[in-house]
Amino acid sequence: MNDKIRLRFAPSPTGALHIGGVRTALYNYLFTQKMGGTLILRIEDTDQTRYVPGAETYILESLRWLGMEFDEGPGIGGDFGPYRQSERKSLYGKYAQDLIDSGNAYYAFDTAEELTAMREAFESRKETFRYDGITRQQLKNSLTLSAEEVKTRLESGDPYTIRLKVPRDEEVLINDIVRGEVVFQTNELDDKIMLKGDGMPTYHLANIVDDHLMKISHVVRGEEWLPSTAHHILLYRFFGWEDTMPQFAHLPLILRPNGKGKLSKRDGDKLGIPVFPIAWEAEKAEDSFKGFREFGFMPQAVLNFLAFLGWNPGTEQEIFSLPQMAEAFSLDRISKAGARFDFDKASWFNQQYLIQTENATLGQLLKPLAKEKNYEVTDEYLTIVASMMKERVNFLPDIIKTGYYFFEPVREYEEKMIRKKWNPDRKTALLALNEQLENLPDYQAEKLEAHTKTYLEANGLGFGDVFPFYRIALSGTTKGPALFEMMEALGRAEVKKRLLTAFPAFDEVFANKINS
RNA sequence: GUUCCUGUGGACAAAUUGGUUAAGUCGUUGCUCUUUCACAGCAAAGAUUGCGGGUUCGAGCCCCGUCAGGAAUACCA
Repeated sequence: MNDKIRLRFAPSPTGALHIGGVRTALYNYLFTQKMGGTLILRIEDTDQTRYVPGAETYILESLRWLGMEFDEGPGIGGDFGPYRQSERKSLYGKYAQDLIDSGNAYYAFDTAEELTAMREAFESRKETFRYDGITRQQLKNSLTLSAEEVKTRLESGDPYTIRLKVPRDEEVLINDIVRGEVVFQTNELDDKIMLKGDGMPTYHLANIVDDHLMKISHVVRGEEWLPSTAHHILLYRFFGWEDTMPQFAHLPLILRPNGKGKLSKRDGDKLGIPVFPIAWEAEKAEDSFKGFREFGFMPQAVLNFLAFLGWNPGTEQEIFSLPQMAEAFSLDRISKAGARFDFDKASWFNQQYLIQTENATLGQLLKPLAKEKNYEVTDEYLTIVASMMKERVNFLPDIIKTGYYFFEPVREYEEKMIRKKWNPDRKTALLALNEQLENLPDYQAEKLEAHTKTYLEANGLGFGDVFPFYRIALSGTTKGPALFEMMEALGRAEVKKRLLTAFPAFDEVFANKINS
């Protein structure tokens, strides 16, 4: 155990956890596993206006489904709690005050309305308003107002924020593990709010204070945070925490499957693909959606797929168990460029996992799905069906969907082949063959095949004269598992029943063909 | 607009850190196997490494410029 390595995943409970967030969690997880460090879950709920009930539960359930375990966090415990920022509210004021006392922050009394008006005015001149080292000299804050006025305003309970006093004419160097050196000029930085009017800290303050207090060693987060990292470094400097400042690694974005821009919920709706780990139940139906889980993805496959969106091990191995992945993982092999979300590749990963999984295990996973359909079958039967179907589908539920004929009568016969090849005269031979097969002592695939072969030879028939019709009669389609294995699975009684219902239907198709 | 980030076949990407003919995977197409489909195996097509200069015996990699895309620019995270 390496107690120097402490990482945190810090989602905000403002809605469902996006797949990009899942990947961030995964990289944090993999790195701590690799290093033998500690993984912390911290809930960043400092904005009560955006708080969404159920979001935290959703995050927890997603992470649990995916199999990523945390060492510290809400509901888990740890020596650095509480792990919800709303429960740490009383902590942050002191640090904001420290910033004021050291001259690195100031009180600002400008109202939100005034600032919006200011922004609009700048906008109309095609300029962008920024609360910074220049504009703050014209605004209502403790730098421009007299000491007495500030005092009376504070004492009378005037609403205020505390803003970071970004110094002029300096450079801030970020040494990012994935980006290398990135330099920002402080003159380009705005005076970010540290403490909001409601007394809550902003992300920037809370994040730095908590990362320091929780002894975080590495911050692995999305690229969207890179621009504000300069502010964060300034904060570490002002607090005198530079020695223990964490190392940063900013992850590339996950891009939408086609077109430009980052992957969004809309892409999921439009393309009918999952963009979230698990389903989200909203009050309004149109706000609800399915996740990878409901699509039938296996959690390990999702993780494997996600891991390769922006990282690769440098070897040709692509299928990794979670421990193997952790072993192979390293932050400096994370790529800089955004990675496009490719559903085909995700499906491929899932199929690989499906094929790799034991049939009996798949049988167990199929059980609830079969129950949903009221299929009364044994575990053994589900295992057999799984063994026959798993190479032919991408997702577990498809075994039941496309292989429905293992559980209920054929719904529809594929007419094309019947029209092309069916001949009512063929019936006699087919039924005769089936009768012989039915009377075989062992109704078992190899025996069935061997007997069929001799029968066909004796009667001058080929496999092609028999195969498609049996197949369609049993499953409705010419695609699917090996015929004799299907027969064995269904059993002699069911096979006979299906032939007897199918052949008259074939005749009908044939009659229509003649008439038209 | 400004700041920052990023550009290698359709997608993900590798390239021993400046060294010869730019890996591999997904996808596409074909073949083999299986008288089906899928899996598997084999093969093919697909790239002037965004573009233009420069340095060098030699550039995907270093330098300059340029273009494109993205992110940030909230009392959101």
